[in-house]
Amino acid sequence: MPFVDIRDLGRHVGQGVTVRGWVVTTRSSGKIAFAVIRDGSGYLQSVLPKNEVSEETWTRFQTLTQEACLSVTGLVREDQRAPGGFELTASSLEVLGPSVDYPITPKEHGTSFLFEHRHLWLRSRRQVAIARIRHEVCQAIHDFFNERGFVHVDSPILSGAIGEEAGNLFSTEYFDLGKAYLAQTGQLYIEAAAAAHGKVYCFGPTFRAEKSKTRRHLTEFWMCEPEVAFADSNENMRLQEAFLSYLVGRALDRRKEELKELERDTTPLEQVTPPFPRMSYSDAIAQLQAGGSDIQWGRDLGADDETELAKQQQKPLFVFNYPKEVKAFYMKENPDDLRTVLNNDCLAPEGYGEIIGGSQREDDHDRLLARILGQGLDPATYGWYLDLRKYGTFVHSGFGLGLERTVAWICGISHIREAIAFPRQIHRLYP
RNA sequence: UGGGGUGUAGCUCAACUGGCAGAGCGCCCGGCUGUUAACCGGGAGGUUGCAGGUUCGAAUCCUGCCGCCCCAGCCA
Repeated sequence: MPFVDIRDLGRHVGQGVTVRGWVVTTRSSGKIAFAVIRDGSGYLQSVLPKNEVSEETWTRFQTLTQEACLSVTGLVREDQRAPGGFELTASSLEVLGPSVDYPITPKEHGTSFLFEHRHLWLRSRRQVAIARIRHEVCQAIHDFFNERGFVHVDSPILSGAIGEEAGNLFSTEYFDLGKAYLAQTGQLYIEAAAAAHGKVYCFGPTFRAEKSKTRRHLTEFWMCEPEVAFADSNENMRLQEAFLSYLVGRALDRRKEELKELERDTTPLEQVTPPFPRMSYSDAIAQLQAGGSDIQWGRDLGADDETELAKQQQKPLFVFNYPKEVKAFYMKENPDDLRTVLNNDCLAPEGYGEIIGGSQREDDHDRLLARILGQGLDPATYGWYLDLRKYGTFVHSGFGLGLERTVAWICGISHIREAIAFPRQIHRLYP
């Protein structure tokens, strides 16, 4: 009998086939038994009538347990009563890998227990759906930039220099050269690549040793960072809204089944089209103050403030030109208001908050050096970065998109730890 | 690092004012020919997070420690 993927069973109605997969659940009565099987391509109900099979096969079917790996041979039938419309009437089966006392039962479990069994939890319907949507978003990221002439450049994960601020860095010994740090961002490197290719992006894991314990933080997360030569802050925001709209559109277009499995209300996602609303930081402060907040100009926006601003919007919201003091040294000063920099955050709706941070970069050597010194950083470490401003400096902008935050938002899940296969958090390194 | 919560069977949770430690799921045995987290009957399964204290008696009250969850800060 030919081996067939469950997703292709519709083409084999009336034929004998063999399906290999894992047992999801079993049900049986005295003379008929059912097993739901998954093989990664889909889910299949397999039926075994006692009087149509050998005693041995019947006995073996009765002893199937959750997540046992098996191969079932039988006849493909169309049947309204089967989930998916097709089922397999089994004539024989073989247990390829038994499964005894599978920990994750069909009833509810706590998050602690589930993450302790993350390696098994990945098999459940909901987790499969999330992983497929993440996969779609990753593919869409590459497609979006490729279609627009960007070059994908990988930034280093180990670095002697540092990205933004020390203190949040994971470090390791690096031979005779002292400490190396795990990348917090690929941005500085990708700025160098932008001078080579014009439009570039990197997409990879980044690491922050922040002792954060919120639904929006991981110590290891994936970030996509484009960098565009000759783009100013406004063009940067236009790229961001086109990019996010594309990613959301792809998920809506190609992952309907998965979004349905997650019971995601897609109405808010369908509204994610350019242009997105824009609000300056100063206007945001004024609006928050008018709403009763005691926030002062100069302070960074807190989670509550962001939620307050974003909930008035259907679409993602840009907040731009933050105070220089609360932002990184590489952001370009706003020539119209030297208290601020030419940056923006992009806040996702529905309470998901910041998923993008971007800015126009400081392209003047002396101003950049002053900012580095002003923040108490060691200019020697940034020698190569300063070189970019000495040899053909250019207006350029870029941003960083947090993949897990984006996936969590699209999926409508409450915590980003489910948006990555093996989340790394302050208290979790297993599995 | 702060604030709040929680810890009882493999899992999810009950247990009144301090008075015999229980249910559902999962597992084992039996029944049922169309089940959809199947159903029905029976059974096994406990150092109540750890250490100490109060009490005739502690899952319950007190002290300390540990784990986890949520929120905040930091950020993507």
